[in-house]
Amino acid sequence: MIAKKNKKRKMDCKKEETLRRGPWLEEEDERLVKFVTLLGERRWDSLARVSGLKRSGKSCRLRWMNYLNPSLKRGPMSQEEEMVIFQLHALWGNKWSKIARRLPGRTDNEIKNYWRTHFRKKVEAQNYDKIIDWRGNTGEDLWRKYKEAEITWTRTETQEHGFDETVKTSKHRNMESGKETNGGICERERFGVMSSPYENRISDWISEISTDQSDAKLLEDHSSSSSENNININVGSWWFQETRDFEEFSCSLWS
DNA sequence: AATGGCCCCAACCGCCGTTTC
DNA sequence: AGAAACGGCGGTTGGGGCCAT
Repeated sequence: MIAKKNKKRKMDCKKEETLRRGPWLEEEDERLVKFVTLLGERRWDSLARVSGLKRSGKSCRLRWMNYLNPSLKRGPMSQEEEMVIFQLHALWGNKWSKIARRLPGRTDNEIKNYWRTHFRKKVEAQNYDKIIDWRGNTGEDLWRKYKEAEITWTRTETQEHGFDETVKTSKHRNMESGKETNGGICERERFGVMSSPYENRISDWISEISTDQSDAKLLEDHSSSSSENNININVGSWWFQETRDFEEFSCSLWS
């Protein structure tokens, strides 16, 4: 068993020798966007191979999920978002991906970094009075509200969905991640965030691909296979269900 | 102008659960 | 059924930028 593991590790090392690491170049980004648009957000290892990028599938996935995905919201956190992070962290701890699901357009990595740089020290120092929300509540006020929120939130989770977050299957999780992508657009409008130059560039790349005759066939093949499972309908209903819950939750905290 | 310290964040790592073959 | 591949997660690292001295 151990020998097998070592063998695998050796093979991985050999593979990694030829792989690029470190910051991504613009050409790599462009290529990755092109291939994700063509092949979809899945099978990252084969996507990495087919694209000719000298990157691991994992690295490609990370770059897309955390940086290139056009549904990501750029720019500083709004005060509302900041408070949601603070509140949900109080509720759930370091469950970054879980928290990210409540903040469309934000990634777990972003939230994790944000927490570490903005909140951790203050919280560790019990310096709650330095945290003031958009209504002028101090940390003390918020701390009391978290406790109330904990009750509201867990009740909403179990009553509305009828299952515990911790026992969700991966199918549920996948549906949720699809929903995030869809929801990002709605939320972006809600928060009044405009497209950044970087987003514009990505849309340019995508539109270049869509108009390319040689790629049209590939897109056609892909869309016919993905339409089989009607994912858009499912994703939509899940998202709106979650939005209602989210707004109820926010109201209960900030009113 | 040089330098040291700190902050921020993109990227990586290791592990583990899930899916595919 | 079991092994391999894949994908997701939380923790960590390293480099670039900023600022004070």
